Amino acid sequence: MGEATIRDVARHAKVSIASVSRALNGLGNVRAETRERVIAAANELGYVPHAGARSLSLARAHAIGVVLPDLHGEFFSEFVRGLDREASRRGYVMLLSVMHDEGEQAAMALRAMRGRVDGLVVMAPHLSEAMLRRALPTGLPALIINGPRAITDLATVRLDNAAATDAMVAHLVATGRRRIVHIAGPEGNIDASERAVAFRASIARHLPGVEPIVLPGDFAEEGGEAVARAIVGGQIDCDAVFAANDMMALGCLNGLRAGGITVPDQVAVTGFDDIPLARYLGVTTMRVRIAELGAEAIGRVINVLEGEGADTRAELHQAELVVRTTSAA
Amino acid sequence: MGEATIRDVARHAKVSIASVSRALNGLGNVRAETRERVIAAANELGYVPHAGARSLSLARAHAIGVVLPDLHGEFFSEFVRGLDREASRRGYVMLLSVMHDEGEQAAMALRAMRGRVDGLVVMAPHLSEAMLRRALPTGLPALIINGPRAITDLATVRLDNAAATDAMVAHLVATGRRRIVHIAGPEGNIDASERAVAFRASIARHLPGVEPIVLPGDFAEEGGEAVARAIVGGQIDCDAVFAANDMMALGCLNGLRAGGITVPDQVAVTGFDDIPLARYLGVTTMRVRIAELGAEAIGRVINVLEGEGADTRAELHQAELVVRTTSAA
DNA sequence: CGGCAAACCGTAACCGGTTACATGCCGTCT
DNA sequence: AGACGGCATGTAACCGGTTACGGTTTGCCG
Repeated sequence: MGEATIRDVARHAKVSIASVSRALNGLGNVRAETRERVIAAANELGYVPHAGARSLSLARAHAIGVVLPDLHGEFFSEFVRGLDREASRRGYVMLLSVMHDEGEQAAMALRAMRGRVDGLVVMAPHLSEAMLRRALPTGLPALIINGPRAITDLATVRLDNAAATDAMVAHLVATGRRRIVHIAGPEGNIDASERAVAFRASIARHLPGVEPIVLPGDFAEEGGEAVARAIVGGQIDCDAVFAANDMMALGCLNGLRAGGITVPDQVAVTGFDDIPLARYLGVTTMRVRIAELGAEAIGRVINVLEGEGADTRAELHQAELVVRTTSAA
Repeated sequence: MGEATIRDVARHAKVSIASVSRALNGLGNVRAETRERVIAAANELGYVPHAGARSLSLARAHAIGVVLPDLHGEFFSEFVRGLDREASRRGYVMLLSVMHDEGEQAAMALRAMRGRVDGLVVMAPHLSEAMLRRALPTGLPALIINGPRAITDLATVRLDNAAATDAMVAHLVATGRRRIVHIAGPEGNIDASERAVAFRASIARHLPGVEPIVLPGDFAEEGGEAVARAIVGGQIDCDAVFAANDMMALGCLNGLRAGGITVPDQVAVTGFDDIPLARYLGVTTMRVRIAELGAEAIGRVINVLEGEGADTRAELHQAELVVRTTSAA
């Protein structure tokens, strides 16, 4: 039952294992007739080379490890789709691991990949730099997505949160909004904090003299609802809410409408990410081309493996403003 | 740079590689002092065993291969989450591959896994039995999700489409609907065809004498919209639409409302899957506990690996009716 | 103190491939 | 005819672990 090995094929074709290897890998120095005998034998036995053994002797696994945080929904699936597409296009296989919680488990996940993969793509919006460094196996090319800013010696892709945030604020200001509230994401999340910082800067730029208002949030519906309640209750006076992600924007939108506030007439509501729900409910948001981001990330790691030399580029991925009904002029 | 090996640790601790292996793997016969020296050396060198080499000598990779069709959205991400959760809980790692198109590429994907994984989970709602058999490596335990019915010699999990469809039809009939239209999924998709067949049977059972109406669809929004146009245009007369998945139900819902038809008063709309959008928009649907399904699938494969003996059980996964506003009485 | 068993540890074979090097065979040139 | 070059092929070392087996040490007993 235990799958044919190269020795079985060699015996079957009456040649040495070296010739089998040469014949099947297309090395030149094999007589045509021998090659055919080998291939025939391999087919007959249904021989498939043992990838593990192969990677051991070649020191190449042709696999990329991918470590992701506990993402949800379309965001996750689009990203994985992009990764897989590029990986399989280039003949690699993908080892996927989700960090369910933080810290030690992330290190475990990365350690489990040593000797299985040739490179890593790590998305770690909530890991500190020290943690990341400790967990990353040395010697494997790695690319960090949305990781700590301080990393400049590794390949990185980061969302251009500053530009995206600025585009959104500019849009809101251009459509006449003046009292804009930002709902931030959870503490410790890099995207969330970058967006909050950028928000303050954008307000200062576009509405000089206006004091920016940033409220705490959690990236979940409930965070948006809480803000909506405060607006409905009159504790907050504003004409636009810019949530740090779409889920909070949706929660807020629901809460406002339930409280009798018209959107976008009285208050505009915008989000970030462009999840399908946002499109569905007409929420203005920043679109992140997530599949592309994944494909490119894994592509860069493979480039390094295939001899392009080290990659320490820090790329900024641009998001795109998508104006919908929740912010019509 | 090339990562410390067991020989480096041995040299460092001044013992043989055998002792290193024994010490690190917790085999009994190692003096406490030796063990400590080894562990200290390993820590100092940052030694992590090479999983590839390990799997070669143990004939165990501690990895499970997962091959999925081109799923989208929450369905995909929930499923993968379930798989990953169970895999990592039991100390396995997950090799993920998406079959972008059909046929030969599926075989490739599966072949690429030989020698890397100990077992397989394959979801193949559109592969024929012959194709599947040809592609599956012999000798690896495999579990098929929503595969061809004819397979009885392998472990399988299948959605109980018949029961689910019947539950939905029963619900619609119980709430007074009599002229129910079914929008089917793409041809060749097993779930789609099972649902269509079950729909006819359920209509025959619950509304004897009524001719069931089944329209072609594509599992995408557009398919639902097309049906909505036909209803708005008067070509189809019905008081309920039961789409074979949620995306089509949503498309239909939008189309109907845009066309001035009230839901659920004039026409009820229901779907299948319970994607988050469905919850959001209040669409009645059949909930599939997809993460659980994934976790269980991979769990069963691991059970076989850990010595439970062959598994040829055919399990039927039950879906659950979730009544929301698009089918209120 | 001698003898013996048990505990500990090292040597080497093995997992399934790749590949450097050695070997053997052929034809060609002088 | 003999030397030599080139090509096809086989032998064996190696990748980095695990583990059977045998040798050495240790401890305990009489």
